[in-house]
Amino acid sequence: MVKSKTADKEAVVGAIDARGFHPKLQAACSTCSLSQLCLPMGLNQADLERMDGLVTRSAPMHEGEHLFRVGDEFKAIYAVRAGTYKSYTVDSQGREHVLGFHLAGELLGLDAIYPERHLCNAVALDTASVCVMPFGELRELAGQIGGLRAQLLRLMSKDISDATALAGDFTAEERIAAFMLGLSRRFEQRGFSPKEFNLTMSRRDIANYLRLAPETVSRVFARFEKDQLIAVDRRSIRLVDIDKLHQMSLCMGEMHS
Amino acid sequence: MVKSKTADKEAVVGAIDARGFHPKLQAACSTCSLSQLCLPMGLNQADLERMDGLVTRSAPMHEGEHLFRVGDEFKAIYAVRAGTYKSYTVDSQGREHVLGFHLAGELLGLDAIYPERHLCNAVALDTASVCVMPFGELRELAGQIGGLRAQLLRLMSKDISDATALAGDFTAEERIAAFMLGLSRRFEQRGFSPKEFNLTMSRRDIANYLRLAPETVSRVFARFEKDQLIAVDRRSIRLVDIDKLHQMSLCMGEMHS
DNA sequence: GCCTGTACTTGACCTAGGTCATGGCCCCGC
DNA sequence: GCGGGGCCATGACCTAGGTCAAGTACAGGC
Repeated sequence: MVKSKTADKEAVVGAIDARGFHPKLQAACSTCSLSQLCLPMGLNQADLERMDGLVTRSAPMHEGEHLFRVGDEFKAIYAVRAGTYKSYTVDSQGREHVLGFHLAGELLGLDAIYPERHLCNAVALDTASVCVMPFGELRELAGQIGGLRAQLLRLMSKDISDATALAGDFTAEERIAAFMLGLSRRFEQRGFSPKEFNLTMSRRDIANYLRLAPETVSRVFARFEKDQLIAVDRRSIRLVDIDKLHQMSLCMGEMHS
Repeated sequence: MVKSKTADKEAVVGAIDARGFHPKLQAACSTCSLSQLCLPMGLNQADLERMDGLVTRSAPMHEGEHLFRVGDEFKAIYAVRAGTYKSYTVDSQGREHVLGFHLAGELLGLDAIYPERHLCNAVALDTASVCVMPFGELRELAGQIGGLRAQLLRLMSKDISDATALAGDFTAEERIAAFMLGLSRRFEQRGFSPKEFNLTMSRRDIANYLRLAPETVSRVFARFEKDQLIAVDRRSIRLVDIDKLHQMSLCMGEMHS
């Protein structure tokens, strides 16, 4: 069910060139404000500049445009530069399963290393762009730069624990509270307000991610608002009682801490 | 709820020494039958011997004994050598959440790299043992041996996709069918029959892992048996109609392919 | 051998959350 | 300004699977 309406403006990786952008448009890690969250975390100036030589910038992508799709050959890891991406799969019944939302500084495509093919789709939820890091070169550089190797392993490790955190058996309220707090923390790390932010994803995507029906998300939002835990206005959210939200979310993992 | 009965024979890592085994008992990757599944996959003889220098063997552990616990300092990655381990967390309500079952050749502790502390517990489900790979040294060696670095990334990548596969919204039957097939494939890779095997975990652990009630697992087992899909006798399982199981499991990821 | 505890099964019932249906709202194109 | 299509909210109802309770059956201790 739930065919994503994603306007499907043609894929993908090659599109970087196809859209007429200079393929070697450098993405300077050495001056990037996200470098303390992202893969180059902790590198010195010299190593940052070696990263610069590796990384190129994608053209800005529009809402609904895909970064990669299931089955695409795995060539590169992507770091979100701006905007939000959603990763998802579609099972043989046609049901969509949202795997995650990816904000600036987070990596996409790590699950494709093993099979050397993408196992999920990644689509922009708003105007978004990525830094492209060809995997072969990245792996080589990781051999030479200990700090890069360490950070790559750290970020993959984090993905493993984030993914398992969601797996547990939690109620709708626990899931939604944890989801809000997870977003809040991630916005804060990126220099935005942890108490007031806009959801870039639809209720349907949230529901699907949390394994709930969209109606349930609506209802829990309404209940949380009635109970003075949050204030909701369409996609804008204000967290009113963070402590109580924490109590509800009950350490169901940190969710993208 | 569900306090694990785990007889709690004292932890853990240090116990390798404490139990009076030679701490430097080498675990020769170079002669290990699992090396084609495990971290040293694809290494040449010389590199295998460098791995040998890194890896030590744990003493055999008994059912209920813990390999590590939440909060333990992260020192090493473990490769299961024999037996089965279960990883799990306990939330603040005291509910246990089973994160996975780990067979010979699989790695444990990868999620601890990022926070440098173990985020979950790992307990032996039967008589089991591991190879201990101190992480600092392993990371260094991964800097020197490209093939090791590649395989470490591959295995972590696989963990990421396995973890997300379980996350989807599936019915009890889909989950259980996929679980059986996943086990079947893993046993086969290890040289055992893919059609007939013994479950090393209890119904309660299976249920918890699949986010079901133990009663539901019993009932679905009974239904599958009635429908000639499997034959169950206590913990021994025979897969009778693998095709139909595949249809039911509907590509909910490969589960530890 | 018997006793006890734990694991498992099975049935009866219940509930969280899913499904279905309706209606409002907002945004966008014209 | 008007009309149409997403998205979202909300009510009425339903069901998959959870919970509770009562066995059964095997394993381990003595």
